[in-house]
Amino acid sequence: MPVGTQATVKALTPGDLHAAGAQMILGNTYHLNLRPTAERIAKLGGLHRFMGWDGPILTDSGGFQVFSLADLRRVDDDGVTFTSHLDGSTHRFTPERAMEIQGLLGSDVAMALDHLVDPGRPRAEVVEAMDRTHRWAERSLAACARPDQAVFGIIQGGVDPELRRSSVAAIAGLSFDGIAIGGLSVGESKAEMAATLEVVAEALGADPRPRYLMGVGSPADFFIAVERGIDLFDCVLPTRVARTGQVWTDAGRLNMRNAAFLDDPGPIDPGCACEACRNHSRAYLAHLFRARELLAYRLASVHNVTWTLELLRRLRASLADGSFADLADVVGAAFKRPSS
RNA sequence: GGGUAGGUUGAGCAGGUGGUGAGCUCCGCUGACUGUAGAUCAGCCGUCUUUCGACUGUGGGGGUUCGAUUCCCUCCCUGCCCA
Repeated sequence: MPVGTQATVKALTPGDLHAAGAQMILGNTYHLNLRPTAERIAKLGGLHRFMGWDGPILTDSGGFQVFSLADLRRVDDDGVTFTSHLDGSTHRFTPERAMEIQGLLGSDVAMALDHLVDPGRPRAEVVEAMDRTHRWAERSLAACARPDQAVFGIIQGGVDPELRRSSVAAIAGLSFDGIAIGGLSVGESKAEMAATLEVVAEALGADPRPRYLMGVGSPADFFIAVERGIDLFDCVLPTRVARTGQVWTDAGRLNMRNAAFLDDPGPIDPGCACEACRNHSRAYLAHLFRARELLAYRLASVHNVTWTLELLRRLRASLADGSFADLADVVGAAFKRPSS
């Protein structure tokens, strides 16, 4: 899922997303409730109609903002009080209100409100956030008022195997439509993430529900996570890094602002069929980024989203035909090296 | 020709009225980014040095002085005003 926090995947139109092969995108409860507000979007026909996207939408609950806006919120057992990053006004989020907002937005998948903390925090804090996430999960499920909306629960527990196991038991024991793994890709090592995913996979066993690894990932992360049973991802990286000039290719990452590309007539990635690669050169991209032309952001985003979704397609196919290791040896390895 | 304001590291500036000018913004170079407070942020950006540090540098030349970006002489260049 490309990330469209504020009812837009930055720099891309819904048409661009379809062309890139996007099937589902992510929106954000916290941001959209602040602006333009959930009630306004509901009045305008819901998030799909509002942003002109007819595919599925998953809305994050605001749980990540508990983590990323740590200086602007206070958490208690009942919920979270945010000081708006836009105007300083106060906003109260409870599991029930987060579900209500997502109901108003009309997303296809709503996320339960969770409490994400840095896995490096003292164990007592990780436990507290996890237990709170479990209580909020039950309240979120109970608060869902739309039968047409799926609800996913979120596993927490940092990088502690024992806590992750108990979180899987708590969340998978509830009647969620999908299981999300939260609290990763927030500073822990690749090895810790891999180990944690293995613990979760083992604990989930044959549970048939979709498994969604939240906030991941980088190209290298996809290999780690797909191999450990993850079905669904969301990540800002493809679009965020694109806006700063970094593009992803089968040969690794390239920074289009680098002087070396000013005279490079070739496409970003010769194997890519996106609009940017079909019609434009690296030299053109390098120029657009230097000139801060708006087209730079769109072309780089079109490419990264297309390439990323294509990589996921190739990963899926490789599981069927047994070529996963070969793909990892080529593309996966290209992203383990330092950037070119 | 007369007057006046200037000439500082790629560009634009700050500072400096005798006691250590490497400071800012652009440009440029490189890096970072993971459920988006992000078209953002960080480092570097005279020379040598990995670093520490050393050296050079205020238009040119000359002078005064222990010491000159500063004071004096002279020349060059630029803007503006007058003729």
